[in-house]
Amino acid sequence: MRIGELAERAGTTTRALRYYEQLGLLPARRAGNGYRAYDEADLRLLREIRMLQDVGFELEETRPFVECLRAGHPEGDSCQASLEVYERKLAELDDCIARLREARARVAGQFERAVRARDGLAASEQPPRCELTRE
Amino acid sequence: MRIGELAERAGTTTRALRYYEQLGLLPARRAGNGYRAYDEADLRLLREIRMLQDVGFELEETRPFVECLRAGHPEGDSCQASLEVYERKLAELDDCIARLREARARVAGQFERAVRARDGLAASEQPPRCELTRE
DNA sequence: GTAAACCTTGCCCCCGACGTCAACGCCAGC
DNA sequence: GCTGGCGTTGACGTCGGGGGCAAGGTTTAC
Repeated sequence: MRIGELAERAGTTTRALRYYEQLGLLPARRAGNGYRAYDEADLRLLREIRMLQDVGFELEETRPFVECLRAGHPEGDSCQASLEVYERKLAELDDCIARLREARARVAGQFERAVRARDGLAASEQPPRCELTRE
Repeated sequence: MRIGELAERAGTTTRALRYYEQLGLLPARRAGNGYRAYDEADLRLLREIRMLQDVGFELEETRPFVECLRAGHPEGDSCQASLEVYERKLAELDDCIARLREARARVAGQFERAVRARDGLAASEQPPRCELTRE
């Protein structure tokens, strides 16, 4: 299988595959004419990469999964290193979500305060944000 | 006030201030020697920028707020354009949070499945210790 | 036989918000 | 007058994940 077919079957581009090879993430054998040659195992590796990327993994974070598969394990996450990446990712996601929710609360508070200031100019000037910051 | 003092008082860097000026976001008057000259009003504008950035606004999104203040309004969000940015940002944050939560759920699912597979595999390789009552 | 479709390497480009020099000007203190 | 610490502009680097193009070689289809 050549690069174009692999790219199409995995739903990505040839440019991406060359990039992965450049990172050493998905090296390719070469045919006599210099063309990259892939097999079904490579397709499996590539699908693992794409699946993880879809969930928000960086390419480097997919490396343990790919190496785990390449080592002959049935799943990319059959190895301890992969599980550790899962754990780190979960913590990272939790942290990110928490920060976004806090930002959301702050923006919502500012927004409502601003709307109130616009609507009731003559009313009070103190910002009553006691209940606004709560969900 | 010169650039170093302003940067320090706003908790940012001179490089950032030159960048903001380059964007036309925070233009500076010039002293006779070519040095940038700022006043307290600029500090106010800069603080608005920094505050919004802290909540996740891009620099371009802070522009309506800065212009609102520069137009003489008491707050950066006293103008309709700023309120619209608030609304867009809230929607954007909600969307982002939702996507992250879904990603989190997917990763958690994969993780737990992988852990179960690992434990199950270990159990199948060795006689299962189902008799928890004995130890 | 030749055109289309594929492949190769190599290079620059993008985004955002600056960081990091380099090479120079200006000014205060001693 | 000299040192150190400010300031100036300009240019290039960073990070991730590739996109896009050029100039060539290869294969495939008609």
